[in-house]
Amino acid sequence: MKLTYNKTEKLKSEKAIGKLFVEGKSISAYPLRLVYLKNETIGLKVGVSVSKRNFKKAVDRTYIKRLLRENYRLNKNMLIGNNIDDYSFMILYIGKEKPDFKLISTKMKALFSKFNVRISNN
RNA sequence: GAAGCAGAUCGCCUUAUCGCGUCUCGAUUCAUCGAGAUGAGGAAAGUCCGGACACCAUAGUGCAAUAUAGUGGUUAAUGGCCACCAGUCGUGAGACUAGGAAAAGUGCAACAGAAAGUAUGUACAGGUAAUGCUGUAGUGAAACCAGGUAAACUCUAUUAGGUGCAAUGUCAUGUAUACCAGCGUUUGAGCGUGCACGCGCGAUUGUUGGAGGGUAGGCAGCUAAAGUGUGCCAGCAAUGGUUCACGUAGAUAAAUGAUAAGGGCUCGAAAGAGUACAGAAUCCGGCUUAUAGAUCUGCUUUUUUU
RNA sequence: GGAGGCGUAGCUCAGCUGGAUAGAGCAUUGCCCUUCUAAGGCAACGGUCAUAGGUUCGAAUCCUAUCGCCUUCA
Repeated sequence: MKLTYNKTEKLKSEKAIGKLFVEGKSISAYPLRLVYLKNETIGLKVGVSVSKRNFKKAVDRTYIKRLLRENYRLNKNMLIGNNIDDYSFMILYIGKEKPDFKLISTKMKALFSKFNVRISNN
């Protein structure tokens, strides 16, 4: 499978996002937090977010969001096989320090393995 | 050589791998694939000014409110920019200045001081028929018949209808001016985006209360423009005219990236460290603020040498 | 993206319009009162008036710029 993350895979609908935060469950691997919800109607949708409260400059926020998107793209094959087409995801960066690529990479892998354990136990 | 003043320009590069947005072409299983092109700034920032553009209003008039303030020029326009005059600062190159009016009127001036304006009177000296009549001292930012303060009210001149792309149009969804009750009824309710007069519309309405449904999606607006660069001409200059060349992001939970290797540049003996400020959101012209470092041009002061 | 508002003591605010002593309540510290504590009384401590310029004899107050925080829009 190709490691892609294009426009159709982005979580955009305001309704779906609201539903995700109200009904969804979350797991975290500091400084990352994953909010997920089974939502079969819209298919696999993924969004990323960085708080404006922690990062005031637009440059820093876009930089972190790019890192999050890139690492989701590179590591998404870890999630294959768990029917991820049925889920909506939102990946949040909740730290307050500006991260580098390696930190996000290791934490993203930890986060996804946690998620796999959680799903297979249910 | 050192210190400094003014103006202008640049502000990391190359290769490989994996990706993202837009456009074009091709293929088709009709939402995917393939190929190609293209994709952040000098401030994109602050939102402090000015416009374009859009909608609302538009028979007018008056009042209020806003902003600017030497003179002339420039521009689509400005509170910007340019030139000149005046003042202040600097040895100088230069920098800064809300720089109209106090003989239109009103107000304000703590403490000190006799007295801070319907003026008054201390000490010394001079002078007189006599007297604050004259000078000096003392207080204070300002005091002998005048001033100061308009970034106090005000006056003068100029300026100005309001709201802003979350404008606005359109498609889809929606019973939506849903509906019910009361009140007002040409003797004028209410609305017309600061107020008043006036004028127009005017029950398919206005207002008060009750009851109650839905959206927060797509498309257009959306990027060729008061456009950028260069040479020549006019002008002290801002700027204008003209020739040639270029054809320059268009996203929307928001693309323009990540990793690896190598090379520049700066600091350092080396190891090594650093490589700024910062990310388009309708579009332009300015201003202001942030900014590691590098380059160029003109000029000033000083020192040395010739 | 647009529009609007607020920064004064550790906290909540007044003073700003209209310029001349920076104040109040709570909190903190000390003393009094009480057998002790609370309440009460007296006193003290605590401020670059968000930052930087300008106007003025004089600025928390007027003007300009900057920084931070908050509200709002179909």
